[in-house]
Amino acid sequence: MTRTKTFHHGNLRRALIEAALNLLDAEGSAGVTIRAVAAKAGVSHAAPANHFRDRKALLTAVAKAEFEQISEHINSGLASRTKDRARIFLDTIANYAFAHPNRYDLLWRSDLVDHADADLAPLLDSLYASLCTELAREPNHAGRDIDTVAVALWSMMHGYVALRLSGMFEPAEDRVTGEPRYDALMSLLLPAAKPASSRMGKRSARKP
Amino acid sequence: MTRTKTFHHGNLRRALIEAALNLLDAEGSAGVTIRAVAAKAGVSHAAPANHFRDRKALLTAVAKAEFEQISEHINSGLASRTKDRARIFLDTIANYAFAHPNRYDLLWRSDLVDHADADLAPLLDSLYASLCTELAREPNHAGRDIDTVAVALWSMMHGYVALRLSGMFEPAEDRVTGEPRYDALMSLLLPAAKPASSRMGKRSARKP
DNA sequence: CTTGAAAATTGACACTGTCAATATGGCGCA
DNA sequence: TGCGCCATATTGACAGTGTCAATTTTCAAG
Repeated sequence: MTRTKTFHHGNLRRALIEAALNLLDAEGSAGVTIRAVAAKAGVSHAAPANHFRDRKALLTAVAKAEFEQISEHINSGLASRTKDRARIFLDTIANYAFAHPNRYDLLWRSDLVDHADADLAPLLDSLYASLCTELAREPNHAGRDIDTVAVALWSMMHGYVALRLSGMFEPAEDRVTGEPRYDALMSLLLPAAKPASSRMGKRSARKP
Repeated sequence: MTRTKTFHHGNLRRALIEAALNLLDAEGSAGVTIRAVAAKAGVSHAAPANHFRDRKALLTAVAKAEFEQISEHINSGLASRTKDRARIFLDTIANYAFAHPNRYDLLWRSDLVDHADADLAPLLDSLYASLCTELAREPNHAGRDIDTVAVALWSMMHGYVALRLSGMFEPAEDRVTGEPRYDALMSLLLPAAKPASSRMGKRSARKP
């Protein structure tokens, strides 16, 4: 507590992040103005400047908090499960995206979030490494680069979610299997990642 | 010409779209302000209001022009080719994205572009239908829904491009095959789309 | 207590999108 | 030819934005 807690407002930083998150859910990222956030936290319009260099820094902090939340969801979902762990990893993110579209949209808005931020970047690296770890544990990845499989899975999940949220692709299901489209996509790609026998690799696609 | 051409400026509408495109390339979508576009076109700050209801309408027109451009690139790339036509379709969009990142970013920014616009939506439908047509022409899609394959391919392409442009995933290549990551992703998914024998379907995933 | 620095406020600035009121120009019609 | 009309463009204004400088408030260490 040498730095946080106590003082005029009593940890305004966290209050600002929470206010920003509420505005984000209610009005989208465009509604998260510094002045609106400050008002919601009950301080003057210039108060946030003491805790965040500019609007991008504030939104980057929000994104960091959300990526941490996602990580926790993944870890708790993964606990005690031993099968299809990579699939659970991806499903957790996709479910989060459809449950909180405004938040997910912010996470990848590179004009609003600094993905190279010293606090945020390690979280992204860690998430990616986590997916690779799960993939490496699974059996048959015959002659497949783990990174390639990880990037393929994450790309397809993100692409489908992003295009859905943009209005492309209506919610639909596979006409032959009848399962939700998202599941059909995973059923299509996951078997391709492990064709026959076994042999594995390490990871290093992100920031190599 | 009953409406366009002639008058004070001589088709200001097109000039504004071109000015917006220049600003988009140079400064990103945030730099495309109505006032900057107007200045670049040599008119006053309120002149664009006669041609576009608001900023979103202007940017939607820019997006429409770009989707038309992409369509042309696809059609000219497809002309006279008979093999891997779906692959060419996807590659054309991916190449466009990496060549013009600011433009590609705009295309899917649903806060800046109205994807349900009466002029734009048919273009998106047409593009999607075009991919489905190419897939339907290809041989073995054993027991696979064409829509599911189309959505899978487009999702993976878009997801990879979007995440690359956001800073996730550095450019890299498959460690076992040595090919560029994008090609490795396609090599992974394309064979999965056509496992063994044949049988086909129709299309209807977008706006069903 | 005093004092000094962190935190918060106030006020200002340039910039944005958009609206209302006004001016301008070209075309149809007499 | 000249008149008038309406689409087009301009000017001016407004509220709202992020950010900066100057000032005041508050806490805690000395």
